[in-house]
Amino acid sequence: MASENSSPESAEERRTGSEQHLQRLRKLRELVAEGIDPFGGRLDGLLSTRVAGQQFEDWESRATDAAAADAGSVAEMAPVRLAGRLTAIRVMGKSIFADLKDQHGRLQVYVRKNSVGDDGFARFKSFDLGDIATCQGTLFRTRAGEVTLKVAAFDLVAKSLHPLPEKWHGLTDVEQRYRQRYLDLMVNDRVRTVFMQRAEVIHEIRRFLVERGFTEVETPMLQAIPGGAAARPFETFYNALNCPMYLRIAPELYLKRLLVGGFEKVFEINRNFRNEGLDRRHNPEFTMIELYQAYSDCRGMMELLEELIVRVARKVFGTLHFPWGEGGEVIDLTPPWRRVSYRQLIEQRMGEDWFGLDQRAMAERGLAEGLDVDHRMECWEITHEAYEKLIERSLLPPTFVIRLPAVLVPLAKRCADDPELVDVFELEIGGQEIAPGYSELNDPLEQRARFEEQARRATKVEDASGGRMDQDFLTAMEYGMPPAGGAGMGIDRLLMLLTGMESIRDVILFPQMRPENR
RNA sequence: GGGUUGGUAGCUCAGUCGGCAGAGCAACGGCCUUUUAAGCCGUGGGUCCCGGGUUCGAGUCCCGGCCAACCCA
Repeated sequence: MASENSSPESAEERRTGSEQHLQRLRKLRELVAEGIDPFGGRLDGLLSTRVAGQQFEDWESRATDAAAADAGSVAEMAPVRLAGRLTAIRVMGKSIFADLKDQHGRLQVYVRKNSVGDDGFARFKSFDLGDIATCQGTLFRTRAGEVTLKVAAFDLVAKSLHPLPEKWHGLTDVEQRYRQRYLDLMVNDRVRTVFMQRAEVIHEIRRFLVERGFTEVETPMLQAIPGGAAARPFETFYNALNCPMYLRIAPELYLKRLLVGGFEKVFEINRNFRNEGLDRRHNPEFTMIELYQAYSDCRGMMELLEELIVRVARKVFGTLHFPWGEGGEVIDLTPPWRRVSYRQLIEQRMGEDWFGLDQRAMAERGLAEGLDVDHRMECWEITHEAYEKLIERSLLPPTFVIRLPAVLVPLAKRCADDPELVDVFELEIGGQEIAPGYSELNDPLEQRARFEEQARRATKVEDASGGRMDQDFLTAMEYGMPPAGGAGMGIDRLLMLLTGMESIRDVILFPQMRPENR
Protein backbone atom coordinates (compact mmCIF):
# COMPACT_ATOMS: atom_id res chain seq x y z
CA MET A 1 0.00 0.00 0.00
CA ALA A 2 2.84 2.36 0.84
CA SER A 3 3.92 2.42 -2.78
CA GLU A 4 0.56 3.86 -3.80
CA ASN A 5 1.02 6.90 -1.62
CA SER A 6 1.85 9.25 -4.47
CA SER A 7 -1.70 10.59 -4.48
CA PRO A 8 -3.69 8.63 -1.91
CA GLU A 9 -6.24 11.38 -1.41
CA SER A 10 -7.33 11.56 -5.01
CA ALA A 11 -8.00 7.83 -5.15
CA GLU A 12 -9.85 7.85 -1.83
CA GLU A 13 -11.67 11.04 -2.62
CA ARG A 14 -12.99 9.68 -5.87
CA ARG A 15 -14.50 6.80 -3.94
CA THR A 16 -16.88 8.98 -1.99
CA GLY A 17 -19.03 12.00 -2.29
CA SER A 18 -19.32 12.53 1.42
CA GLU A 19 -18.07 15.85 2.68
CA GLN A 20 -17.45 14.46 6.14
CA HIS A 21 -15.48 11.50 4.83
CA LEU A 22 -13.22 13.89 2.92
CA GLN A 23 -12.73 16.08 5.97
CA ARG A 24 -11.67 13.09 8.00
CA LEU A 25 -9.30 11.90 5.30
CA ARG A 26 -7.69 15.33 5.37
CA LYS A 27 -7.31 15.16 9.14
CA LEU A 28 -5.73 11.76 8.75
CA ARG A 29 -3.15 13.12 6.31
CA GLU A 30 -2.38 15.98 8.66
CA LEU A 31 -1.78 13.58 11.52
CA VAL A 32 0.56 11.48 9.42
CA ALA A 33 2.38 14.65 8.36
CA GLU A 34 2.85 15.54 12.04
CA GLY A 35 4.38 12.12 12.65
CA ILE A 36 1.39 10.75 14.59
CA ASP A 37 0.37 7.17 13.85
CA PRO A 38 -3.43 7.32 13.50
CA PHE A 39 -3.71 3.53 13.81
CA GLY A 40 -1.65 2.63 16.85
CA GLY A 41 -0.74 -0.73 18.28
CA ARG A 42 -1.01 -2.72 21.47
CA LEU A 43 -2.06 -1.05 24.72
CA ASP A 44 -1.23 -2.57 28.08
CA GLY A 45 -2.68 -1.99 31.50
CA LEU A 46 -6.16 -1.07 30.35
CA LEU A 47 -9.14 -1.12 32.64
CA SER A 48 -12.64 -1.47 31.28
CA THR A 49 -14.97 1.46 31.89
CA ARG A 50 -17.06 -0.82 34.08
CA VAL A 51 -14.20 -1.94 36.30
CA ALA A 52 -12.82 1.58 36.50
CA GLY A 53 -16.22 2.88 37.63
CA GLN A 54 -16.52 0.14 40.26
CA GLN A 55 -13.03 0.79 41.57
CA PHE A 56 -13.78 4.46 41.93
CA GLU A 57 -16.96 3.81 43.85
CA ASP A 58 -15.15 1.40 46.18
CA TRP A 59 -12.44 3.98 46.77
CA GLU A 60 -15.01 6.69 47.30
CA SER A 61 -16.91 4.75 49.94
CA ARG A 62 -13.68 3.90 51.76
CA ALA A 63 -12.76 7.57 51.69
CA THR A 64 -16.08 8.70 53.12
CA ASP A 65 -15.99 5.94 55.77
CA ALA A 66 -12.53 7.06 56.78
CA ALA A 67 -13.66 10.65 56.91
CA ALA A 68 -16.66 9.72 59.05
CA ALA A 69 -14.46 7.78 61.44
CA ASP A 70 -11.98 10.65 61.36
CA ALA A 71 -9.33 8.07 60.61
CA GLY A 72 -7.29 10.28 58.38
CA SER A 73 -7.38 10.53 54.63
CA VAL A 74 -7.41 7.59 52.28
CA ALA A 75 -4.56 7.51 49.79
CA GLU A 76 -5.46 9.06 46.44
CA MET A 77 -6.79 6.63 43.91
CA ALA A 78 -4.19 5.44 41.45
CA PRO A 79 -4.46 6.67 37.86
CA VAL A 80 -6.27 4.43 35.41
CA ARG A 81 -6.03 3.93 31.70
CA LEU A 82 -9.00 3.31 29.44
CA ALA A 83 -9.53 2.79 25.74
CA GLY A 84 -12.66 3.04 23.67
CA ARG A 85 -14.63 4.83 21.05
CA LEU A 86 -15.54 8.49 21.44
CA THR A 87 -19.31 8.58 21.12
CA ALA A 88 -19.99 12.15 22.23
CA ILE A 89 -17.80 15.21 22.48
CA ARG A 90 -18.90 18.36 24.27
CA VAL A 91 -16.48 21.21 23.84
CA MET A 92 -16.83 24.01 26.37
CA GLY A 93 -14.26 26.62 25.60
CA LYS A 94 -11.12 25.56 27.37
CA SER A 95 -12.42 22.21 28.57
CA ILE A 96 -13.94 19.22 26.85
CA PHE A 97 -16.23 16.48 28.05
CA ALA A 98 -16.36 13.33 25.97
CA ASP A 99 -17.96 9.90 26.27
CA LEU A 100 -15.65 6.94 25.92
CA LYS A 101 -17.42 3.70 25.16
CA ASP A 102 -15.99 0.20 25.41
CA GLN A 103 -17.55 -3.26 25.29
CA HIS A 104 -19.00 -3.11 28.77
CA GLY A 105 -20.06 0.47 29.16
CA ARG A 106 -19.35 4.13 28.89
CA LEU A 107 -17.31 6.54 30.95
CA GLN A 108 -17.07 10.29 30.69
CA VAL A 109 -13.64 11.84 30.27
CA TYR A 110 -12.78 15.44 31.08
CA VAL A 111 -9.97 17.29 29.33
CA ARG A 112 -8.82 20.69 30.62
CA LYS A 113 -6.57 22.95 28.63
CA ASN A 114 -4.33 23.65 31.60
CA SER A 115 -3.93 19.90 32.35
CA VAL A 116 -2.94 18.77 28.86
CA GLY A 117 -1.37 21.95 27.44
CA ASP A 118 -2.28 24.01 24.40
CA ASP A 119 -1.05 21.45 21.87
CA GLY A 120 -2.66 18.56 23.66
CA PHE A 121 -5.92 20.42 23.94
CA ALA A 122 -5.94 21.26 20.24
CA ARG A 123 -5.13 17.63 19.44
CA PHE A 124 -8.04 16.35 21.53
CA LYS A 125 -10.30 18.97 20.03
CA SER A 126 -9.51 17.61 16.57
CA PHE A 127 -10.86 14.17 17.48
CA ASP A 128 -13.98 13.11 15.65
CA LEU A 129 -16.95 11.15 16.87
CA GLY A 130 -16.13 7.51 16.30
CA ASP A 131 -12.39 7.81 16.81
CA ILE A 132 -10.89 5.25 19.14
CA ALA A 133 -8.72 6.77 21.84
CA THR A 134 -6.94 5.86 25.03
CA CYS A 135 -7.06 8.16 28.06
CA GLN A 136 -5.10 8.08 31.27
CA GLY A 137 -5.81 10.00 34.44
CA THR A 138 -7.60 9.97 37.77
CA LEU A 139 -11.28 9.52 38.45
CA PHE A 140 -13.48 12.08 40.15
CA ARG A 141 -17.13 12.92 40.46
CA THR A 142 -18.47 15.94 38.60
CA ARG A 143 -20.80 18.55 40.00
CA ALA A 144 -23.62 16.64 38.32
CA GLY A 145 -22.51 13.49 40.16
CA GLU A 146 -21.08 11.55 37.25
CA VAL A 147 -17.94 9.47 37.66
CA THR A 148 -15.47 11.00 35.21
CA LEU A 149 -11.86 10.55 34.19
CA LYS A 150 -9.77 13.68 34.49
CA VAL A 151 -7.42 13.19 31.59
CA ALA A 152 -3.69 13.65 32.13
CA ALA A 153 -2.56 11.93 28.94
CA PHE A 154 -4.30 10.55 25.89
CA ASP A 155 -3.66 9.17 22.44
CA LEU A 156 -5.48 8.46 19.26
CA VAL A 157 -5.62 4.71 18.70
CA ALA A 158 -7.65 4.43 15.52
CA LYS A 159 -9.00 7.19 13.34
CA SER A 160 -12.57 6.76 12.16
CA LEU A 161 -13.15 7.92 8.62
CA HIS A 162 -16.95 7.91 8.61
CA PRO A 163 -19.42 9.87 10.71
CA LEU A 164 -21.33 7.89 13.32
CA PRO A 165 -25.09 7.35 13.09
CA GLU A 166 -27.13 9.94 14.91
CA LYS A 167 -26.65 9.96 18.67
CA TRP A 168 -30.25 10.25 19.75
CA HIS A 169 -32.19 8.01 17.37
CA GLY A 170 -29.24 5.74 16.72
CA LEU A 171 -29.43 3.54 13.65
CA THR A 172 -32.96 2.39 12.91
CA ASP A 173 -32.89 1.49 9.23
CA VAL A 174 -33.40 -2.26 9.56
CA GLU A 175 -31.62 -3.08 6.35
CA GLN A 176 -28.55 -1.06 7.27
CA ARG A 177 -28.57 -2.49 10.80
CA TYR A 178 -28.24 -6.01 9.38
CA ARG A 179 -25.91 -5.22 6.52
CA GLN A 180 -23.60 -3.10 8.67
CA ARG A 181 -24.08 -4.84 11.99
CA TYR A 182 -20.91 -3.24 13.36
CA LEU A 183 -22.70 0.10 13.31
CA ASP A 184 -25.73 -1.39 14.98
CA LEU A 185 -23.52 -2.85 17.71
CA MET A 186 -21.62 0.41 18.05
CA VAL A 187 -24.59 2.63 18.70
CA ASN A 188 -27.45 0.41 19.86
CA ASP A 189 -26.64 -0.87 23.34
CA ARG A 190 -29.57 -3.26 23.44
CA VAL A 191 -28.25 -5.04 20.38
CA ARG A 192 -24.88 -5.59 21.97
CA THR A 193 -26.54 -6.89 25.10
CA VAL A 194 -28.56 -9.42 23.12
CA PHE A 195 -25.49 -10.84 21.45
CA MET A 196 -23.57 -10.98 24.69
CA GLN A 197 -26.52 -12.88 26.15
CA ARG A 198 -26.43 -15.19 23.17
CA ALA A 199 -22.81 -16.03 23.93
CA GLU A 200 -23.63 -16.62 27.59
CA VAL A 201 -26.56 -18.87 26.78
CA ILE A 202 -24.44 -21.08 24.56
CA HIS A 203 -21.71 -21.14 27.16
CA GLU A 204 -24.18 -22.19 29.88
CA ILE A 205 -25.61 -24.94 27.69
CA ARG A 206 -22.12 -26.34 27.22
CA ARG A 207 -21.35 -26.14 30.91
CA PHE A 208 -24.59 -27.83 31.87
CA LEU A 209 -24.06 -30.73 29.50
CA VAL A 210 -20.39 -31.19 30.26
CA GLU A 211 -21.22 -31.28 33.99
CA ARG A 212 -23.59 -34.14 33.22
CA GLY A 213 -20.92 -36.13 31.44
CA PHE A 214 -21.72 -35.19 27.86
CA THR A 215 -18.94 -34.97 25.30
CA GLU A 216 -18.98 -32.22 22.71
CA VAL A 217 -18.16 -33.42 19.21
CA GLU A 218 -17.98 -32.07 15.69
CA THR A 219 -19.34 -34.01 12.75
CA PRO A 220 -19.25 -33.20 9.05
CA MET A 221 -21.05 -30.17 7.74
CA LEU A 222 -20.05 -31.12 4.22
CA GLN A 223 -21.91 -34.30 3.43
CA ALA A 224 -22.30 -36.50 0.38
CA ILE A 225 -25.78 -37.55 1.45
CA PRO A 226 -27.65 -34.94 3.45
CA GLY A 227 -29.80 -36.72 6.03
CA GLY A 228 -31.35 -36.52 9.45
CA ALA A 229 -34.19 -34.20 8.52
CA ALA A 230 -36.59 -33.42 5.74
CA ALA A 231 -35.32 -30.29 4.07
CA ARG A 232 -33.83 -29.10 0.83
CA PRO A 233 -30.03 -28.87 1.15
CA PHE A 234 -27.57 -26.40 -0.30
CA GLU A 235 -25.54 -28.04 -3.02
CA THR A 236 -21.91 -27.53 -3.79
CA PHE A 237 -19.18 -29.36 -5.62
CA TYR A 238 -16.00 -30.87 -4.30
CA ASN A 239 -13.38 -30.58 -7.05
CA ALA A 240 -10.80 -32.93 -5.55
CA LEU A 241 -13.28 -35.79 -5.33
CA ASN A 242 -15.15 -34.71 -8.44
CA CYS A 243 -18.52 -35.14 -6.83
CA PRO A 244 -21.44 -33.07 -5.61
CA MET A 245 -21.61 -32.34 -1.90
CA TYR A 246 -24.24 -30.86 0.37
CA LEU A 247 -24.17 -28.63 3.41
CA ARG A 248 -25.70 -30.61 6.21
CA ILE A 249 -29.33 -30.19 7.13
CA ALA A 250 -28.76 -32.02 10.44
CA PRO A 251 -25.91 -33.79 12.26
CA GLU A 252 -28.17 -36.59 13.47
CA LEU A 253 -26.93 -39.52 11.42
CA TYR A 254 -23.32 -38.88 12.40
CA LEU A 255 -24.08 -38.42 16.08
CA LYS A 256 -25.87 -41.76 16.07
CA ARG A 257 -22.82 -43.38 14.47
CA LEU A 258 -20.97 -42.13 17.54
CA LEU A 259 -23.45 -43.94 19.78
CA VAL A 260 -22.65 -47.08 17.79
CA GLY A 261 -18.96 -46.34 18.28
CA GLY A 262 -19.34 -46.22 22.04
CA PHE A 263 -19.87 -42.59 22.98
CA GLU A 264 -22.73 -42.64 25.45
CA LYS A 265 -23.54 -38.96 25.87
CA VAL A 266 -22.70 -36.67 22.98
CA PHE A 267 -23.79 -33.28 21.79
CA GLU A 268 -22.94 -30.90 19.01
CA ILE A 269 -23.67 -27.18 18.77
CA ASN A 270 -23.23 -25.84 15.29
CA ARG A 271 -24.82 -24.65 12.12
CA ASN A 272 -27.32 -26.43 9.94
CA PHE A 273 -28.19 -25.21 6.48
CA ARG A 274 -31.55 -25.44 4.82
CA ASN A 275 -32.20 -24.19 1.33
CA GLU A 276 -35.57 -22.72 2.09
CA GLY A 277 -37.31 -19.40 2.49
CA LEU A 278 -36.19 -16.57 4.63
CA ASP A 279 -38.53 -14.82 7.00
CA ARG A 280 -39.01 -13.67 10.55
CA ARG A 281 -38.51 -17.19 11.88
CA HIS A 282 -36.11 -18.70 9.34
CA ASN A 283 -32.53 -18.04 8.41
CA PRO A 284 -30.96 -20.48 5.91
CA GLU A 285 -28.13 -21.17 8.33
CA PHE A 286 -29.12 -21.55 11.94
CA THR A 287 -27.54 -22.86 15.09
CA MET A 288 -28.77 -26.12 16.47
CA ILE A 289 -27.84 -28.25 19.40
CA GLU A 290 -28.38 -31.97 19.05
CA LEU A 291 -27.77 -34.30 21.94
CA TYR A 292 -27.96 -38.04 22.39
CA GLN A 293 -27.85 -40.15 25.50
CA ALA A 294 -27.46 -43.90 25.31
CA TYR A 295 -29.83 -46.02 27.42
CA SER A 296 -32.14 -43.05 27.91
CA ASP A 297 -35.35 -42.26 26.07
CA CYS A 298 -37.77 -39.53 25.21
CA ARG A 299 -38.76 -38.97 28.84
CA GLY A 300 -35.13 -38.71 29.88
CA MET A 301 -34.69 -36.03 27.25
CA MET A 302 -37.71 -34.12 28.50
CA GLU A 303 -36.28 -34.02 31.99
CA LEU A 304 -32.88 -32.99 30.69
CA LEU A 305 -34.17 -30.22 28.43
CA GLU A 306 -36.46 -28.83 31.08
CA GLU A 307 -33.58 -28.66 33.52
CA LEU A 308 -31.27 -27.22 30.88
CA ILE A 309 -33.53 -24.39 29.79
CA VAL A 310 -34.52 -23.50 33.35
CA ARG A 311 -30.88 -23.38 34.35
CA VAL A 312 -29.87 -21.22 31.39
CA ALA A 313 -32.76 -18.81 31.97
CA ARG A 314 -31.86 -18.44 35.65
CA LYS A 315 -28.13 -18.07 35.08
CA VAL A 316 -28.17 -15.69 32.15
CA PHE A 317 -31.39 -13.76 32.67
CA GLY A 318 -31.96 -14.25 36.39
CA THR A 319 -35.65 -15.05 35.94
CA LEU A 320 -38.09 -17.65 34.72
CA HIS A 321 -40.61 -15.10 33.50
CA PHE A 322 -40.24 -13.74 29.99
CA PRO A 323 -42.42 -11.07 28.39
CA TRP A 324 -43.90 -12.30 25.16
CA GLY A 325 -45.56 -10.50 22.27
CA GLU A 326 -47.35 -7.18 22.15
CA GLY A 327 -50.21 -8.09 24.44
CA GLY A 328 -48.21 -7.93 27.66
CA GLU A 329 -48.23 -11.69 28.09
CA VAL A 330 -45.55 -13.45 30.08
CA ILE A 331 -44.17 -16.92 29.54
CA ASP A 332 -43.50 -18.73 32.79
CA LEU A 333 -40.79 -21.36 32.60
CA THR A 334 -41.33 -22.62 36.15
CA PRO A 335 -41.21 -26.42 36.12
CA PRO A 336 -42.76 -28.91 35.87
CA TRP A 337 -43.85 -28.34 32.31
CA ARG A 338 -47.10 -29.60 30.85
CA ARG A 339 -47.04 -32.88 28.93
CA VAL A 340 -49.94 -33.58 26.62
CA SER A 341 -50.50 -35.99 23.78
CA TYR A 342 -50.93 -34.86 20.20
CA ARG A 343 -54.20 -36.73 20.03
CA GLN A 344 -55.56 -35.00 23.10
CA LEU A 345 -54.69 -31.55 21.74
CA ILE A 346 -56.38 -32.35 18.44
CA GLU A 347 -59.51 -33.69 20.08
CA GLN A 348 -59.78 -30.69 22.36
CA ARG A 349 -59.63 -28.32 19.43
CA MET A 350 -61.22 -30.26 16.58
CA GLY A 351 -63.78 -32.38 18.44
CA GLU A 352 -63.75 -35.61 20.44
CA ASP A 353 -64.92 -37.53 17.36
CA TRP A 354 -62.14 -36.19 15.08
CA PHE A 355 -60.20 -39.42 14.71
CA GLY A 356 -63.40 -41.31 13.94
CA LEU A 357 -64.13 -39.11 10.93
CA ASP A 358 -63.47 -40.24 7.39
CA GLN A 359 -61.25 -38.27 5.10
CA ARG A 360 -64.12 -36.31 3.53
CA ALA A 361 -65.63 -35.27 6.87
CA MET A 362 -62.21 -34.23 8.18
CA ALA A 363 -61.56 -32.06 5.16
CA GLU A 364 -64.96 -30.42 5.52
CA ARG A 365 -64.47 -29.66 9.19
CA GLY A 366 -61.02 -28.36 8.39
CA LEU A 367 -62.40 -26.03 5.74
CA ALA A 368 -65.02 -24.82 8.19
CA GLU A 369 -62.15 -23.89 10.55
CA GLY A 370 -60.53 -21.88 7.77
CA LEU A 371 -57.79 -24.40 7.02
CA ASP A 372 -56.27 -24.64 3.60
CA VAL A 373 -57.10 -28.32 3.02
CA ASP A 374 -58.46 -30.18 0.05
CA HIS A 375 -59.97 -33.55 -0.67
CA ARG A 376 -56.74 -35.04 -1.96
CA MET A 377 -55.00 -34.71 1.39
CA GLU A 378 -54.68 -37.73 3.60
CA CYS A 379 -56.22 -37.75 7.07
CA TRP A 380 -52.91 -37.32 8.85
CA GLU A 381 -52.05 -34.37 6.61
CA ILE A 382 -55.32 -32.60 7.43
CA THR A 383 -54.83 -33.35 11.10
CA HIS A 384 -51.32 -31.99 11.08
CA GLU A 385 -52.44 -28.89 9.23
CA ALA A 386 -54.93 -28.30 12.03
CA TYR A 387 -52.18 -28.84 14.60
CA GLU A 388 -49.82 -26.38 12.95
CA LYS A 389 -52.35 -23.69 12.10
CA LEU A 390 -54.81 -23.87 14.97
CA ILE A 391 -53.11 -25.45 17.95
CA GLU A 392 -49.35 -24.98 17.95
CA ARG A 393 -49.53 -21.18 18.08
CA SER A 394 -51.71 -21.24 21.15
CA LEU A 395 -49.19 -23.25 23.19
CA LEU A 396 -47.57 -20.36 25.03
CA PRO A 397 -46.26 -21.87 28.28
CA PRO A 398 -43.70 -24.64 27.81
CA THR A 399 -45.53 -27.72 26.61
CA PHE A 400 -44.20 -31.14 25.69
CA VAL A 401 -46.47 -32.48 22.98
CA ILE A 402 -46.00 -36.25 23.12
CA ARG A 403 -47.03 -39.39 21.22
CA LEU A 404 -46.94 -38.05 17.67
CA PRO A 405 -48.20 -39.99 14.63
CA ALA A 406 -45.46 -42.21 13.20
CA VAL A 407 -45.91 -40.77 9.71
CA LEU A 408 -44.57 -37.44 10.94
CA VAL A 409 -41.42 -38.78 12.54
CA PRO A 410 -39.57 -41.49 10.66
CA LEU A 411 -36.54 -41.94 12.94
CA ALA A 412 -38.16 -42.72 16.29
CA LYS A 413 -39.25 -45.75 18.23
CA ARG A 414 -42.92 -46.60 18.20
CA CYS A 415 -44.92 -46.38 21.39
CA ALA A 416 -45.12 -49.76 23.05
CA ASP A 417 -48.91 -49.55 23.40
CA ASP A 418 -49.72 -48.11 19.96
CA PRO A 419 -47.69 -48.82 16.83
CA GLU A 420 -49.33 -45.88 15.03
CA LEU A 421 -47.61 -43.48 17.40
CA VAL A 422 -43.97 -42.74 18.08
CA ASP A 423 -42.38 -42.14 21.45
CA VAL A 424 -41.27 -38.56 20.87
CA PHE A 425 -42.01 -35.05 21.99
CA GLU A 426 -42.07 -31.60 20.54
CA LEU A 427 -41.35 -28.88 23.04
CA GLU A 428 -43.45 -25.83 22.28
CA ILE A 429 -42.81 -22.49 23.95
CA GLY A 430 -44.41 -19.27 22.90
CA GLY A 431 -46.30 -21.00 20.10
CA GLN A 432 -43.10 -22.11 18.43
CA GLU A 433 -41.44 -25.47 18.27
CA ILE A 434 -38.28 -25.04 20.28
CA ALA A 435 -37.04 -28.61 20.49
CA PRO A 436 -38.06 -32.06 19.32
CA GLY A 437 -36.96 -35.15 21.23
CA TYR A 438 -37.05 -38.85 20.56
CA SER A 439 -36.74 -42.34 21.81
CA GLU A 440 -34.38 -43.10 18.99
CA LEU A 441 -35.05 -45.97 16.68
CA ASN A 442 -32.27 -48.54 17.00
CA ASP A 443 -33.73 -51.43 15.02
CA PRO A 444 -31.78 -51.42 11.74
CA LEU A 445 -34.39 -53.42 9.87
CA GLU A 446 -37.21 -51.07 10.78
CA GLN A 447 -34.92 -48.12 10.12
CA ARG A 448 -34.31 -49.35 6.59
CA ALA A 449 -38.01 -49.89 5.97
CA ARG A 450 -38.80 -46.37 7.19
CA PHE A 451 -36.13 -44.86 4.97
CA GLU A 452 -37.54 -46.70 1.98
CA GLU A 453 -41.03 -45.49 2.79
CA GLN A 454 -39.72 -41.95 3.21
CA ALA A 455 -37.85 -42.15 -0.08
CA ARG A 456 -41.02 -43.22 -1.89
CA ARG A 457 -42.94 -40.28 -0.46
CA ALA A 458 -40.07 -37.94 -1.15
CA THR A 459 -39.97 -38.68 -4.86
CA LYS A 460 -43.67 -37.93 -4.89
CA VAL A 461 -43.34 -34.51 -3.30
CA GLU A 462 -40.00 -33.74 -4.89
CA ASP A 463 -38.02 -33.57 -1.70
CA ALA A 464 -34.34 -33.89 -2.52
CA SER A 465 -33.28 -34.92 0.97
CA GLY A 466 -35.28 -38.11 1.15
CA GLY A 467 -34.15 -39.27 -2.23
CA ARG A 468 -31.01 -41.16 -1.28
CA MET A 469 -30.47 -43.63 1.48
CA ASP A 470 -27.44 -43.41 3.69
CA GLN A 471 -26.28 -47.00 3.46
CA ASP A 472 -23.34 -46.51 5.77
CA PHE A 473 -25.63 -45.20 8.47
CA LEU A 474 -27.76 -48.34 8.15
CA THR A 475 -24.64 -50.51 8.27
CA ALA A 476 -23.59 -48.71 11.46
CA MET A 477 -26.97 -49.44 13.01
CA GLU A 478 -26.65 -53.09 12.00
CA TYR A 479 -23.58 -53.32 14.24
CA GLY A 480 -25.89 -52.38 17.12
CA MET A 481 -26.82 -48.97 18.48
CA PRO A 482 -27.85 -48.75 22.13
CA PRO A 483 -31.36 -47.53 22.75
CA ALA A 484 -31.08 -43.81 23.27
CA GLY A 485 -32.85 -40.58 23.88
CA GLY A 486 -32.13 -37.77 21.48
CA ALA A 487 -33.13 -34.16 21.22
CA GLY A 488 -32.42 -31.12 19.12
CA MET A 489 -32.99 -27.52 19.89
CA GLY A 490 -32.92 -24.44 17.72
CA ILE A 491 -30.65 -22.07 19.59
CA ASP A 492 -31.84 -19.05 17.62
CA ARG A 493 -35.47 -19.75 18.45
CA LEU A 494 -34.64 -20.21 22.10
CA LEU A 495 -32.84 -16.88 22.09
CA MET A 496 -35.76 -15.12 20.44
CA LEU A 497 -37.88 -16.34 23.29
CA LEU A 498 -35.46 -15.39 26.06
CA THR A 499 -34.49 -11.99 24.67
CA GLY A 500 -37.96 -11.06 23.44
CA MET A 501 -36.73 -10.47 19.91
CA GLU A 502 -39.49 -11.12 17.39
CA SER A 503 -37.26 -11.70 14.40
CA ILE A 504 -34.61 -14.38 14.11
CA ARG A 505 -32.45 -11.72 12.44
CA ASP A 506 -32.21 -9.93 15.74
CA VAL A 507 -30.46 -12.88 17.37
CA ILE A 508 -28.14 -13.72 14.45
CA LEU A 509 -25.21 -11.35 14.08
CA PHE A 510 -25.08 -11.43 10.31
CA PRO A 511 -28.41 -12.66 8.99
CA GLN A 512 -28.63 -13.69 5.38
CA MET A 513 -29.40 -10.78 3.05
CA ARG A 514 -29.74 -10.59 -0.68
CA PRO A 515 -26.47 -9.17 -2.01
CA GLU A 516 -26.76 -5.59 -3.13
CA ASN A 517 -25.86 -5.37 -6.81
CA ARG A 518 -23.41 -2.56 -7.12
C1' G B 1 -44.52 -16.65 -5.35
C1' G B 2 -48.76 -12.74 -4.05
C1' G B 3 -50.22 -8.22 -1.35
C1' U B 4 -49.06 -3.77 1.57
C1' U B 5 -45.55 -0.14 3.04
C1' G B 6 -40.95 2.14 2.57
C1' G B 7 -35.95 3.88 0.05
C1' U B 8 -34.75 12.15 0.07
C1' A B 9 -27.80 15.15 3.31
C1' G B 10 -23.29 10.83 7.28
C1' C B 11 -27.86 9.54 10.66
C1' U B 12 -33.32 10.42 12.05
C1' C B 13 -37.06 12.34 9.16
C1' A B 14 -40.45 16.40 6.61
C1' G B 15 -41.51 17.73 1.57
C1' U B 16 -48.92 20.26 0.58
C1' C B 17 -52.14 20.54 -5.77
C1' G B 18 -46.40 18.88 -10.37
C1' G B 19 -43.35 24.98 -9.76
C1' C B 20 -35.88 27.31 -6.77
C1' A B 21 -34.36 20.56 -2.10
C1' G B 22 -35.94 21.27 3.88
C1' A B 23 -35.39 20.48 9.57
C1' G B 24 -32.90 18.23 13.87
C1' C B 25 -28.46 15.75 15.03
C1' A B 26 -23.57 15.25 12.82
C1' A B 27 -19.75 18.51 10.08
C1' C B 28 -17.02 23.38 9.35
C1' G B 29 -15.82 28.64 11.58
C1' G B 30 -16.48 31.79 16.11
C1' C B 31 -17.72 32.40 21.77
C1' C B 32 -17.79 29.49 26.19
C1' U B 33 -12.77 25.71 32.04
C1' U B 34 -18.00 20.73 35.83
C1' U B 35 -20.92 19.68 30.55
C1' U B 36 -23.99 15.43 29.53
C1' A B 37 -29.57 15.13 23.60
C1' A B 38 -24.59 21.34 26.69
C1' G B 39 -25.74 26.34 24.86
C1' C B 40 -25.39 30.82 21.50
C1' C B 41 -23.96 33.10 16.45
C1' G B 42 -22.59 31.93 11.46
C1' U B 43 -21.40 28.45 7.11
C1' G B 44 -21.16 24.29 3.93
C1' G B 45 -23.25 19.58 2.56
C1' G B 46 -28.04 16.09 -2.23
C1' U B 47 -26.98 10.24 -8.08
C1' C B 48 -34.32 12.56 -4.02
C1' C B 49 -32.71 3.75 -4.92
C1' C B 50 -32.01 2.66 -10.56
C1' G B 51 -34.03 3.04 -15.76
C1' G B 52 -37.73 4.73 -18.97
C1' G B 53 -42.29 7.77 -19.89
C1' U B 54 -45.94 12.01 -19.45
C1' U B 55 -45.17 17.39 -18.98
C1' C B 56 -42.98 23.94 -20.47
C1' G B 57 -41.41 21.77 -15.74
C1' A B 58 -41.13 15.38 -11.87
C1' G B 59 -38.61 14.03 -5.13
C1' U B 60 -43.99 14.31 -6.32
C1' C B 61 -47.80 11.44 -11.73
C1' C B 62 -47.33 6.64 -15.02
C1' C B 63 -44.49 2.01 -16.49
C1' G B 64 -40.41 -1.34 -15.53
C1' G B 65 -36.54 -2.89 -12.24
C1' C B 66 -33.47 -3.29 -7.48
C1' C B 67 -33.36 -3.60 -2.06
C1' A B 68 -35.89 -3.97 2.60
C1' A B 69 -39.82 -4.57 6.35
C1' C B 70 -44.59 -6.56 7.42
C1' C B 71 -48.71 -9.82 6.07
C1' C B 72 -50.23 -14.07 3.19
C1' A B 73 -49.00 -18.75 0.45
